[in-house]
Amino acid sequence: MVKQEAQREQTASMEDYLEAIANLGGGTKVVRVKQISEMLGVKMPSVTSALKKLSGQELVEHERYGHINLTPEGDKIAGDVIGRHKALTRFFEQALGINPQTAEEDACKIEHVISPFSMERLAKFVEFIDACPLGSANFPSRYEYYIEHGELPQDCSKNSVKKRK
Amino acid sequence: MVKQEAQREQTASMEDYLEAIANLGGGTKVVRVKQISEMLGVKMPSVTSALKKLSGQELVEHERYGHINLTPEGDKIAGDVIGRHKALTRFFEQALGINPQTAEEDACKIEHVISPFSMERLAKFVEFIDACPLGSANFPSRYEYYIEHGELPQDCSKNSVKKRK
DNA sequence: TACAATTGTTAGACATGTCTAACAATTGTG
DNA sequence: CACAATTGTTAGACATGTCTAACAATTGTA
Repeated sequence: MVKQEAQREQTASMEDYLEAIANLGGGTKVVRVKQISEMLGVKMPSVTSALKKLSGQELVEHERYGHINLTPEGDKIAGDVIGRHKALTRFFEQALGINPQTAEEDACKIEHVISPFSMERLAKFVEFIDACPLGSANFPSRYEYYIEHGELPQDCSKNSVKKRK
Repeated sequence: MVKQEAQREQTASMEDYLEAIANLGGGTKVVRVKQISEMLGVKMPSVTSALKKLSGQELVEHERYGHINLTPEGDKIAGDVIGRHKALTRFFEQALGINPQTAEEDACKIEHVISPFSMERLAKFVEFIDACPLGSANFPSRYEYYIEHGELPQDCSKNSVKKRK
């Protein structure tokens, strides 16, 4: 709850703009103010104003009425945000069994505030349950049972396995 | 990334103030502007201003130079935030093995943006790995190994267990 | 109890990011 | 190619929440 930690380079809003531009521009497609505005659910003047700000920071190239492009540095930040976004979505969907839409929405918010350290662990967690068959066999299926029925499956009872010290 | 979802009742800031007041007031202790300001890392005028706003919404009782108390409704919201905070902290510490300080910091941020649905699942997840010895035996220890060594433990190899279909 | 130290408030500036209204440029079409 | 439709920009209002500076109340203490 304490507000004291070093702040991110970019605000959540600016990260959203960079992310949107990267997503829309994938595969050399031309990016337009209108698209960004629709994707982010803001009006066009907000986009113009954000582009002005990001241009000032050399993260975006933008000419009046003209092209919109990420600079290499802007692209780097966008890639980073997108990476966090994907990992979080995966976590919510695959590990927690959250529906895709909610997973998306939560990823959109959390991607702007989670620490790099937790982010990395979370990504590793998803990799792990993906990669480890024992983990897979034991964890998600029983977890689903628990979610579904509100109680532990039979083979989770205290006596069915020797406890770790 | 799309900004369209229904917004929370309270902003992240106002939730922080309610949470701080509840935490400081635990056990009938008198809450002071200065304490809140220190706890949240803001200056006192910010607190005064927040209290004014929260009083207007009947979430806080506050008399000039006098007592500060949550109303029942304010207390309900604070309790809710604190619940999210605790569950998130537990998740980061116990499930992901994040250090307590980082876990705290991340919980502080995420508590304001996570959906109720994901929140509930996350809490259940922690309950589950706490409660299920099989889960405990299989998941966290192998996960720790994976984090530590960067590769799967022996008994996670594809052939050491029959795959789920 | 008087005064110094501390705590709290008010006023108003500022930063961020949104919006609407009005206008300008570009584009598409007859 | 002219004009209508669309897209984009500018200007300026507004909301939120922070801050500093100045002042006011409360508290502690000599």
